[in-house]
Amino acid sequence: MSFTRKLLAWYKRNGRDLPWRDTRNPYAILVSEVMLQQTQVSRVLEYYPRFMTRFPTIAALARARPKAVMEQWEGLGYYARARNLHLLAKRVAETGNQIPDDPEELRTLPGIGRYTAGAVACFAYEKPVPAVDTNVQRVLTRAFAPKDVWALATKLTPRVGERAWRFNQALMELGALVCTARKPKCPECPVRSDCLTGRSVVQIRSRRSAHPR
DNA sequence: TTCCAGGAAC
DNA sequence: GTTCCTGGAA
Repeated sequence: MSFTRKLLAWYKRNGRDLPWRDTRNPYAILVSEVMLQQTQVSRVLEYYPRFMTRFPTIAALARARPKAVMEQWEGLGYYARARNLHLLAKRVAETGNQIPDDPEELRTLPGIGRYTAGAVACFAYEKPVPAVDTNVQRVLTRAFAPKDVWALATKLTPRVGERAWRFNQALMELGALVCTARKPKCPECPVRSDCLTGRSVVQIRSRRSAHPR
């Protein structure tokens, strides 16, 4: 079985039910992706529903006062994200409230970098484009040690949008739940047999001393 | 108590 | 390459 098939089979059983995985609303996806930048899922779950209730549409966000937006963001950190999101909403509101579906266009918007552009294009519009965040970067680097992670991700991304959506979600989920930064759970990894790191005989556990204390 | 994880802007 | 923030791991 291929890497992708194993990954998708694993995701089907182990993927978490998250509010932004139930929707293709571009605004909802956008808000979740910006919140998820540098921020754990558990943390975002405390803010995302409230934010969406307070600002249900991009037009509502565009109309809001900066103070009201910052209040909703209070405690999430990296406040430039909130300022950029608000700015983005105002800019999009001027052009008919349409969030672009093209990664190149998305990247011209404030606070949208390479990753978030790919994520919105794929998760909202089911475009077959890669979305390499730190999780995906780590998974692909450990598995295949590529020279260029984005190039590899482009090759691996399924051509059918709906499948690309699941592939990208699954790669990130694997990075979040199994191929973690500190202690990867290789024994429970669905793609261990395809992975350079997972296949290596000696598993590097820790670089700490063998005799703490 | 320190250290680390995590995208975009500069 | 550094800065921006916070929670949680070590």
